[in-house]
Amino acid sequence: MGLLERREKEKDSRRMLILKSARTLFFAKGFKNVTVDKIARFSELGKGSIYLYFNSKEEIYAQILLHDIDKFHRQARSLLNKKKTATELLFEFAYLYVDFFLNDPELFRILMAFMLHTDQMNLSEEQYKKVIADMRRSIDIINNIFQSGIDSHEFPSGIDIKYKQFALWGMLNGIIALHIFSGSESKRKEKIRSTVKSTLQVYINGLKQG
Amino acid sequence: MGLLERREKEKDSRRMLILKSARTLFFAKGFKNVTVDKIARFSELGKGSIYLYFNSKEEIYAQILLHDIDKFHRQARSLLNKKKTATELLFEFAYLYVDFFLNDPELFRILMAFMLHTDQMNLSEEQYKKVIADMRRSIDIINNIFQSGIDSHEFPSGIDIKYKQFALWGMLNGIIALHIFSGSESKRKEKIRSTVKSTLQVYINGLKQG
DNA sequence: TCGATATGTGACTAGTGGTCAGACGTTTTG
DNA sequence: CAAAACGTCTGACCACTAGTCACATATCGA
Repeated sequence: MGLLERREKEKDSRRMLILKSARTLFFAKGFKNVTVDKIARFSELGKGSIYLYFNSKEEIYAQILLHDIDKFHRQARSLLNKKKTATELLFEFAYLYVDFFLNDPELFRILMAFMLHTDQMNLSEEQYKKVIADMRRSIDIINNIFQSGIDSHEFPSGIDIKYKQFALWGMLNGIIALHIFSGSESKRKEKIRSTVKSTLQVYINGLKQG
Repeated sequence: MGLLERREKEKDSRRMLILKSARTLFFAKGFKNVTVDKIARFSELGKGSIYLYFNSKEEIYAQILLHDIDKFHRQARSLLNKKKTATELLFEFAYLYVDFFLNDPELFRILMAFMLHTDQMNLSEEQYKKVIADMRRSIDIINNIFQSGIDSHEFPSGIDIKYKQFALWGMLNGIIALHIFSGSESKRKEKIRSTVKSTLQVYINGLKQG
């Protein structure tokens, strides 16, 4: 059935077109200041058509997050191939993460909106679970790094990896939020790197102590 | 002029009444699901009256945050009077902070909404600065604790307090967000305490190492 | 060619934040 | 005491927007 297949592909490319338009608009003006009608016009579609591909404005927002988490995950995975110490890998992961999610603050806003407002965002249970699963998958990379550090006796074997990975992830999110809050746009990237470096260094020193 | 004074007081008590109503509703249903009209009805006022005391729905939201930050600050200040080591004080501050802002997740949502959406929240410059200043004031308590730790040689003198206090605050926020995201309502409080304990312990160990 | 199916549309509905002309009550003034 | 001035309150009203749906158009199989 080549036809159905082509249809699927076309449908998918429409979806991607809408997502791309929405992304541009959201990142330029923020969620509240973008109307579904604007997304439609920008995609050269009627408003009704948007709702053929998505069930709500919020769903579009969430889908952007899903798409980007996937992109991040691929980049983060590739870190593991590098021949580096676990400490170095943790730093690289941390830098990658903060750069990725701070690169455009709106992306981080979506992540936070999702984390904090899950119950109020009209998403299907399915979609909700998918975001969680995808996010977990990326956080698990921290887990892998920790484990390799233990295997190589870089970290003491007693540490409770499961907790530590989430704590570290939380730390990174907190630092990003902090810099969006207080940092001026221009110097943000350098400043956050130095905060991450200093914080992570202290944390890892503490970890190594056991 | 006893009359003007009484008027001022009455006006202020109306403001507080509205804030209290709004708080109840926001905390029960979340920002998006509460209408200004509902706040008005709950306060036994007409909708127009709300706008005599506040300029926008968002301003009400922000004022709740301001009110609670103040409450937190008073509690946190009183910690400093205790005769404890800096390490102990850091733990107490951290517990107080996460308990306070997680006690009702909506409060943390307001904080985050404010941190992340400042540009999109129609607040006056004045109000915005007030929130920053008030928040800073509370974070400075961490600074005081660090300083006392250095003075008592509990921490090495070389550490860069300014950075560390913000990093620590960011960490706490990240951990709260993490638990709102993934924790089930019931066990949240115990779980977050143990995460905070473990994370902070590691961090402080690292700090002490210099 | 014709019917069926998939895709697209924008006028319309329902609901919301915010405004404002006028009502009402209280104080001041002549 | 009358009435003007002031402060407070109000809900009908406006502007805007997420989401719907009856209808239009395009594509395809028979």
